[in-house]
Amino acid sequence: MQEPPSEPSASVIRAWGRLIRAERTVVGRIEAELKSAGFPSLHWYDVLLELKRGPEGRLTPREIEEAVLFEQYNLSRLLDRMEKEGLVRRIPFPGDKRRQLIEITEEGKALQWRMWSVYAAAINRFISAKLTDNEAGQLSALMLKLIQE
Amino acid sequence: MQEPPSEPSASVIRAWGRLIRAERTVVGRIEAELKSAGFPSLHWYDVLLELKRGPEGRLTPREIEEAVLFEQYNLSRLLDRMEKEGLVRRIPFPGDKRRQLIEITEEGKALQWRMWSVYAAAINRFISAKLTDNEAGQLSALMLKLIQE
DNA sequence: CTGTTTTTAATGCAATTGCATTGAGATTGA
DNA sequence: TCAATCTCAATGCAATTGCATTAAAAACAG
Repeated sequence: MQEPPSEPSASVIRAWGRLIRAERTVVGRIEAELKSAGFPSLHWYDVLLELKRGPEGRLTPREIEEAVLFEQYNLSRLLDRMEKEGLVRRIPFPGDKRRQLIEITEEGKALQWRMWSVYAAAINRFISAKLTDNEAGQLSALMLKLIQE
Repeated sequence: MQEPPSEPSASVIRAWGRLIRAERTVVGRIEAELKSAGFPSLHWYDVLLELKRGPEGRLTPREIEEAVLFEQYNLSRLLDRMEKEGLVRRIPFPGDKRRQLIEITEEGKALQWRMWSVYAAAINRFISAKLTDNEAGQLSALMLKLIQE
């Protein structure tokens, strides 16, 4: 038996539409800043940052995947490209030959750092300037609810 | 002269991170529902919906672009694919041979309708279930601020 | 143990997206 | 008027993403 799905409320539909639009808009603006400064995309940054935070600058691909929500095959190839640029290196995972550890290089750390100065300025311009700290807190709380489960 | 960019506040950084993550999560969940029901992606839906809302089911590519925030060249090719599937048709724009009108077909309207039943159920499940109507209102207001300018 | 299932990462190939440019047609301004 | 500029949409080609599968190794079950 299948209940007829009730329509989502107008306020939920409006909120969802704006969430999509706001995300696209802000990501677009930030990506444009990064690109015009000659940097790679946010995806690269995300991986670099996660690695830098990880113990000794190392994480397994699975852990990165989970942290940044990329598909396994996309991450695999992104790591290829990053490795080719000397930003990360693959090293064996002790005790499990299926796995591997991805380690950020000094060059990778340096890039993350340089990107952050541009990224931070963009966040200031496109987010901090638009929301009070209190509103940012509200937003965090709402997003957390959406992610739940 | 260049001011040293001050760090974004911790609450803003947290909010931004969660916004990205929430958007990816929810879009991912919704796309999975659509796909498993045999439907095309949200991008197709977005275009169909905009067209259906437009006067006589017609909009120029520019208008669609503006509404859904796609790149010009991506929309151009998406419309190729949709036209090939018989969901839209291109018709001349009266009085300006550069432009064109994209018109949704009956088949396009039917698809939008069928997709909506799945989409609506997904919104209920992944958004309405997580936010009260009041929270949805807050979210709308916050997103509006982000989009501004 | 040994065969089966699960986990992890890579890859061939198709589809989509990004970038740069083009071509056609309007619009502008001297 | 007409050359220069701008707007609109398409397209060749490169890069990225998605899908399905594979290979290798580990975990598991009898």
